[in-house]
Amino acid sequence: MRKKDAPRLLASELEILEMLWRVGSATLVEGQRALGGDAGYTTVQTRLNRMVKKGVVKRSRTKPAKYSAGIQPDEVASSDLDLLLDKVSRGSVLPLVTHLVKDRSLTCEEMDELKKLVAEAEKRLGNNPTLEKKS
Amino acid sequence: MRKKDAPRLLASELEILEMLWRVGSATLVEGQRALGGDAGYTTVQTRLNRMVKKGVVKRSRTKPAKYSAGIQPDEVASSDLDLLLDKVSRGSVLPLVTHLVKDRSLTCEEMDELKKLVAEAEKRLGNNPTLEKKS
DNA sequence: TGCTGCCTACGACACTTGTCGTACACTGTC
DNA sequence: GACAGTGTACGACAAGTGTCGTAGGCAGCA
Repeated sequence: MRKKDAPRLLASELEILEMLWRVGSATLVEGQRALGGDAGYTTVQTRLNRMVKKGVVKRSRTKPAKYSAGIQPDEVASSDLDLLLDKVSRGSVLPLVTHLVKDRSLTCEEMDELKKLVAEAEKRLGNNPTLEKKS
Repeated sequence: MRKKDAPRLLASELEILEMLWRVGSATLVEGQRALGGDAGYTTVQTRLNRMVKKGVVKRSRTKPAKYSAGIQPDEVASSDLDLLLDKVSRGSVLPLVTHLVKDRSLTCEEMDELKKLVAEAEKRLGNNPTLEKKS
Protein backbone atom coordinates (compact mmCIF):
# COMPACT_ATOMS: atom_id res chain seq x y z
CA MET A 1 0.00 0.00 0.00
CA ARG A 2 2.88 2.28 0.75
CA LYS A 3 4.22 4.26 -2.14
CA LYS A 4 7.79 3.13 -2.73
CA ASP A 5 8.65 6.58 -4.03
CA ALA A 6 10.94 7.78 -1.33
CA PRO A 7 13.17 4.93 -0.30
CA ARG A 8 14.92 6.69 2.54
CA LEU A 9 16.44 9.69 0.85
CA LEU A 10 20.01 10.53 1.69
CA ALA A 11 20.72 13.52 3.85
CA SER A 12 22.19 15.32 0.87
CA GLU A 13 19.07 14.67 -1.16
CA LEU A 14 16.97 16.00 1.67
CA GLU A 15 19.08 19.12 1.61
CA ILE A 16 18.30 19.66 -2.06
CA LEU A 17 14.61 18.95 -1.58
CA GLU A 18 14.44 21.24 1.40
CA MET A 19 15.81 24.01 -0.75
CA LEU A 20 13.31 23.32 -3.52
CA TRP A 21 10.38 23.19 -1.12
CA ARG A 22 11.56 26.47 0.34
CA VAL A 23 11.92 28.39 -2.88
CA GLY A 24 9.29 26.58 -4.91
CA SER A 25 11.32 26.20 -8.06
CA ALA A 26 14.73 27.37 -9.07
CA THR A 27 17.14 27.51 -11.96
CA LEU A 28 20.58 26.14 -11.44
CA VAL A 29 22.03 29.49 -10.47
CA GLU A 30 19.23 30.20 -8.04
CA GLY A 31 19.43 26.73 -6.63
CA GLN A 32 23.13 26.84 -6.12
CA ARG A 33 22.80 30.17 -4.40
CA ALA A 34 19.89 28.96 -2.27
CA LEU A 35 22.03 26.06 -1.14
CA GLY A 36 24.50 28.49 0.27
CA GLY A 37 26.94 28.45 -2.58
CA ASP A 38 29.06 25.83 -0.85
CA ALA A 39 28.89 23.36 -3.68
CA GLY A 40 30.11 24.28 -7.12
CA TYR A 41 27.77 25.11 -9.93
CA THR A 42 28.22 21.87 -11.82
CA THR A 43 28.07 19.91 -8.60
CA VAL A 44 24.60 21.21 -7.96
CA GLN A 45 23.78 20.57 -11.58
CA THR A 46 24.84 16.93 -11.38
CA ARG A 47 23.05 16.34 -8.12
CA LEU A 48 19.86 17.89 -9.39
CA ASN A 49 19.97 15.98 -12.65
CA ARG A 50 20.59 12.68 -10.91
CA MET A 51 17.63 13.36 -8.68
CA VAL A 52 15.57 14.17 -11.77
CA LYS A 53 16.51 10.79 -13.15
CA LYS A 54 15.34 9.24 -9.91
CA GLY A 55 12.07 11.07 -10.14
CA VAL A 56 12.30 13.00 -6.89
CA VAL A 57 12.94 16.28 -8.67
CA LYS A 58 11.19 17.67 -11.73
CA ARG A 59 12.64 20.02 -14.29
CA SER A 60 10.88 22.27 -16.72
CA ARG A 61 11.52 22.39 -20.45
CA THR A 62 12.03 26.15 -20.38
CA LYS A 63 15.36 27.53 -21.37
CA PRO A 64 16.90 28.29 -18.12
CA ALA A 65 15.47 25.04 -16.79
CA LYS A 66 13.50 25.33 -13.60
CA TYR A 67 13.88 22.58 -11.04
CA SER A 68 11.17 21.78 -8.56
CA ALA A 69 10.51 19.09 -6.02
CA GLY A 70 8.90 15.97 -7.38
CA ILE A 71 7.71 14.75 -4.02
CA GLN A 72 6.08 16.57 -1.19
CA PRO A 73 7.42 16.98 2.31
CA ASP A 74 4.65 14.92 3.79
CA GLU A 75 5.46 12.01 1.50
CA VAL A 76 9.03 12.07 2.64
CA ALA A 77 8.00 12.44 6.24
CA SER A 78 5.55 9.60 5.90
CA SER A 79 7.89 7.03 4.46
CA ASP A 80 10.66 8.08 6.75
CA LEU A 81 8.53 7.98 9.84
CA ASP A 82 7.17 4.62 8.85
CA LEU A 83 10.68 3.32 8.50
CA LEU A 84 11.66 4.71 11.86
CA LEU A 85 8.55 3.24 13.35
CA ASP A 86 9.30 -0.13 11.87
CA LYS A 87 13.02 -0.37 12.50
CA VAL A 88 13.72 1.81 15.46
CA SER A 89 10.74 1.88 17.75
CA ARG A 90 9.35 -1.52 16.84
CA GLY A 91 6.02 -0.18 15.70
CA SER A 92 5.35 1.90 18.72
CA VAL A 93 4.59 5.53 18.05
CA LEU A 94 4.98 6.69 21.61
CA PRO A 95 8.77 7.02 21.73
CA LEU A 96 8.74 9.05 18.56
CA VAL A 97 5.92 11.31 19.59
CA THR A 98 7.57 11.73 22.94
CA HIS A 99 10.77 12.91 21.40
CA LEU A 100 8.88 15.30 19.17
CA VAL A 101 6.81 16.84 21.90
CA LYS A 102 9.17 16.74 24.86
CA ASP A 103 11.70 19.43 25.45
CA ARG A 104 10.11 21.60 22.84
CA SER A 105 7.95 24.62 23.35
CA LEU A 106 4.83 24.57 21.30
CA THR A 107 2.69 27.51 20.43
CA CYS A 108 -0.88 27.74 21.63
CA GLU A 109 -2.12 26.88 18.17
CA GLU A 110 0.04 23.81 17.99
CA MET A 111 -1.13 22.77 21.40
CA ASP A 112 -4.72 23.08 20.29
CA GLU A 113 -4.04 21.02 17.20
CA LEU A 114 -2.28 18.45 19.28
CA LYS A 115 -5.21 18.12 21.62
CA LYS A 116 -7.55 17.85 18.70
CA LEU A 117 -5.42 15.05 17.28
CA VAL A 118 -5.46 13.16 20.51
CA ALA A 119 -9.18 13.62 20.86
CA GLU A 120 -9.73 12.24 17.38
CA ALA A 121 -7.50 9.29 18.05
CA GLU A 122 -9.37 8.62 21.23
CA LYS A 123 -12.68 8.72 19.44
CA ARG A 124 -11.36 6.31 16.88
CA LEU A 125 -10.23 4.04 19.62
CA GLY A 126 -13.71 4.09 21.03
CA ASN A 127 -15.16 3.19 17.66
CA ASN A 128 -12.83 0.27 17.14
CA PRO A 129 -12.80 -1.40 20.50
CA THR A 130 -11.44 -4.64 19.07
CA LEU A 131 -8.28 -3.14 17.72
CA GLU A 132 -6.91 -2.18 21.06
CA LYS A 133 -6.57 -5.65 22.37
CA LYS A 134 -3.48 -6.43 20.39
CA SER A 135 -1.23 -5.83 23.41
CA MET B 1 24.83 19.77 21.90
CA ARG B 2 23.58 17.09 19.61
CA LYS B 3 25.74 14.05 19.35
CA LYS B 4 26.91 13.73 15.78
CA ASP B 5 26.98 9.96 16.15
CA ALA B 6 24.19 9.01 13.82
CA PRO B 7 24.46 11.12 10.70
CA ARG B 8 21.37 9.83 8.98
CA LEU B 9 22.00 6.12 8.81
CA LEU B 10 21.22 4.35 5.60
CA ALA B 11 18.24 2.07 5.44
CA SER B 12 20.56 -0.92 5.23
CA GLU B 13 22.40 0.18 8.32
CA LEU B 14 19.12 0.57 10.12
CA GLU B 15 18.33 -2.97 9.14
CA ILE B 16 21.50 -4.24 10.78
CA LEU B 17 20.95 -2.14 13.88
CA GLU B 18 17.37 -3.26 14.15
CA MET B 19 18.57 -6.84 14.17
CA LEU B 20 21.18 -6.13 16.84
CA TRP B 21 18.70 -4.27 19.03
CA ARG B 22 16.34 -7.19 18.66
CA VAL B 23 18.77 -9.95 19.58
CA GLY B 24 21.03 -7.95 21.86
CA SER B 25 24.28 -9.26 20.51
CA ALA B 26 25.17 -11.82 17.91
CA THR B 27 28.05 -13.62 16.31
CA LEU B 28 28.36 -13.50 12.59
CA VAL B 29 26.45 -16.73 12.12
CA GLU B 30 23.67 -15.66 14.44
CA GLY B 31 23.54 -12.24 12.87
CA GLN B 32 23.35 -13.54 9.37
CA ARG B 33 20.57 -15.90 10.38
CA ALA B 34 18.72 -13.15 12.26
CA LEU B 35 18.83 -11.02 9.12
CA GLY B 36 16.91 -13.68 7.32
CA GLY B 37 19.81 -15.35 5.60
CA ASP B 38 19.26 -13.27 2.49
CA ALA B 39 22.73 -11.82 2.43
CA GLY B 40 25.76 -14.05 2.29
CA TYR B 41 27.91 -14.74 5.29
CA THR B 42 30.81 -12.56 4.24
CA THR B 43 28.44 -9.85 3.12
CA VAL B 44 27.09 -9.57 6.63
CA GLN B 45 30.64 -9.73 7.90
CA THR B 46 31.73 -6.83 5.73
CA ARG B 47 28.72 -4.73 6.56
CA LEU B 48 29.10 -5.31 10.27
CA ASN B 49 32.80 -4.58 10.21
CA ARG B 50 32.32 -1.40 8.25
CA MET B 51 29.76 -0.30 10.79
CA VAL B 52 32.20 -1.15 13.57
CA LYS B 53 34.72 1.12 11.92
CA LYS B 54 32.10 3.84 11.86
CA GLY B 55 31.40 3.34 15.54
CA VAL B 56 27.74 2.48 15.26
CA VAL B 57 28.35 -1.20 16.04
CA LYS B 58 30.58 -2.66 18.72
CA ARG B 59 32.35 -5.98 18.63
CA SER B 60 33.72 -8.03 21.46
CA ARG B 61 37.22 -9.40 21.65
CA THR B 62 35.97 -12.92 22.34
CA LYS B 63 36.78 -15.63 19.88
CA PRO B 64 33.58 -15.94 18.03
CA ALA B 65 33.29 -12.16 18.05
CA LYS B 66 30.01 -10.82 19.34
CA TYR B 67 28.56 -7.80 17.61
CA SER B 68 26.25 -5.41 19.39
CA ALA B 69 24.69 -2.05 18.64
CA GLY B 70 26.87 0.92 19.46
CA ILE B 71 24.02 3.36 19.49
CA GLN B 72 20.59 3.12 20.98
CA PRO B 73 17.29 3.30 19.16
CA ASP B 74 16.35 6.55 20.83
CA GLU B 75 19.57 8.18 19.66
CA VAL B 76 18.83 7.19 16.11
CA ALA B 77 15.24 8.29 16.41
CA SER B 78 16.29 11.58 17.93
CA SER B 79 18.79 12.58 15.31
CA ASP B 80 16.57 11.36 12.55
CA LEU B 81 13.51 13.12 13.82
CA ASP B 82 15.47 16.28 14.31
CA LEU B 83 16.64 16.08 10.75
CA LEU B 84 13.11 15.52 9.50
CA LEU B 85 11.92 18.35 11.64
CA ASP B 86 14.58 20.63 10.28
CA LYS B 87 14.48 19.73 6.61
CA VAL B 88 11.02 18.43 5.96
CA SER B 89 8.56 20.11 8.24
CA ARG B 90 10.47 23.35 8.75
CA GLY B 91 10.70 22.98 12.49
CA SER B 92 7.06 22.28 13.05
CA VAL B 93 6.31 19.11 14.96
CA LEU B 94 2.64 19.02 14.13
CA PRO B 95 2.83 17.42 10.69
CA LEU B 96 5.05 14.69 12.01
CA VAL B 97 2.98 13.98 15.06
CA THR B 98 -0.10 14.02 12.92
CA HIS B 99 1.26 11.38 10.64
CA LEU B 100 2.29 9.28 13.59
CA VAL B 101 -1.02 9.45 15.34
CA LYS B 102 -3.46 9.60 12.48
CA ASP B 103 -4.66 6.46 10.75
CA ARG B 104 -3.18 4.34 13.45
CA SER B 105 -4.93 2.59 16.24
CA LEU B 106 -3.36 3.13 19.58
CA THR B 107 -3.84 1.02 22.63
CA CYS B 108 -5.44 2.42 25.73
CA GLU B 109 -2.06 2.60 27.43
CA GLU B 110 -0.57 4.51 24.55
CA MET B 111 -3.52 6.85 24.57
CA ASP B 112 -2.99 7.53 28.25
CA GLU B 113 0.67 8.21 27.70
CA LEU B 114 -0.16 10.49 24.85
CA LYS B 115 -2.54 12.50 26.95
CA LYS B 116 0.02 12.69 29.69
CA LEU B 117 2.55 14.01 27.22
CA VAL B 118 0.20 16.66 25.98
CA ALA B 119 -0.69 17.67 29.51
CA GLU B 120 2.98 18.07 30.36
CA ALA B 121 3.61 20.10 27.27
CA GLU B 122 0.69 22.30 28.12
CA LYS B 123 1.97 22.85 31.62
CA ARG B 124 5.33 23.80 30.22
CA LEU B 125 3.64 26.20 27.90
CA GLY B 126 1.92 27.77 30.81
CA ASN B 127 5.22 28.22 32.59
CA ASN B 128 6.83 29.90 29.63
CA PRO B 129 4.17 32.28 28.46
CA THR B 130 6.63 34.37 26.47
CA LEU B 131 7.61 31.57 24.14
CA GLU B 132 4.24 31.20 22.59
CA LYS B 133 4.09 34.64 21.10
CA LYS B 134 6.38 33.86 18.21
CA SER B 135 3.52 33.43 15.75
C1' DT C 1 30.46 37.03 -39.28
C1' DG C 2 32.78 36.50 -35.17
C1' DC C 3 33.04 37.15 -30.10
C1' DT C 4 31.27 36.99 -25.33
C1' DG C 5 28.32 35.05 -21.87
C1' DC C 6 25.07 32.04 -20.18
C1' DC C 7 23.23 27.27 -20.07
C1' DT C 8 23.63 22.46 -20.60
C1' DA C 9 25.61 17.85 -21.47
C1' DC C 10 29.07 14.71 -20.56
C1' DG C 11 33.05 12.65 -18.75
C1' DA C 12 36.20 11.93 -14.94
C1' DC C 13 37.84 10.62 -10.40
C1' DA C 14 37.64 9.46 -5.59
C1' DC C 15 34.92 7.43 -2.01
C1' DT C 16 31.11 4.58 -0.16
C1' DT C 17 28.13 0.57 -0.14
C1' DG C 18 26.44 -4.19 -1.33
C1' DT C 19 28.01 -8.39 -2.60
C1' DC C 20 31.19 -12.05 -2.57
C1' DG C 21 35.41 -15.23 -3.10
C1' DT C 22 39.62 -16.61 -1.28
C1' DA C 23 43.26 -17.03 1.75
C1' DC C 24 45.02 -17.17 6.43
C1' DA C 25 44.76 -18.57 11.59
C1' DC C 26 43.49 -21.37 15.35
C1' DT C 27 41.63 -25.58 17.59
C1' DG C 28 40.73 -30.27 18.09
C1' DT C 29 41.31 -35.01 16.52
C1' DC C 30 43.58 -38.96 14.39
C1' DG D 1 52.61 -33.67 12.57
C1' DA D 2 48.68 -33.65 9.14
C1' DC D 3 43.86 -32.63 8.39
C1' DA D 4 39.12 -30.81 8.89
C1' DG D 5 36.16 -27.20 10.72
C1' DT D 6 35.31 -22.81 12.23
C1' DG D 7 36.30 -17.99 12.40
C1' DT D 8 38.57 -13.84 10.48
C1' DA D 9 40.94 -10.73 7.25
C1' DC D 10 41.44 -8.96 2.86
C1' DG D 11 40.79 -8.04 -1.87
C1' DA D 12 37.70 -7.42 -5.75
C1' DC D 13 34.00 -5.55 -8.49
C1' DA D 14 29.75 -3.11 -9.69
C1' DA D 15 26.64 0.58 -8.59
C1' DG D 16 25.81 4.94 -6.48
C1' DT D 17 27.32 9.58 -4.78
C1' DG D 18 30.04 14.07 -4.30
C1' DT D 19 32.85 16.89 -6.65
C1' DC D 20 34.33 19.16 -10.70
C1' DG D 21 36.35 20.44 -15.50
C1' DT D 22 35.53 20.91 -20.16
C1' DA D 23 33.25 21.13 -24.35
C1' DG D 24 29.23 22.25 -27.10
C1' DG D 25 24.90 25.20 -28.15
C1' DC D 26 22.50 29.49 -28.51
C1' DA D 27 21.38 34.61 -27.97
C1' DG D 28 22.90 39.30 -28.28
C1' DC D 29 26.08 42.65 -29.95
C1' DA D 30 30.14 44.87 -32.58
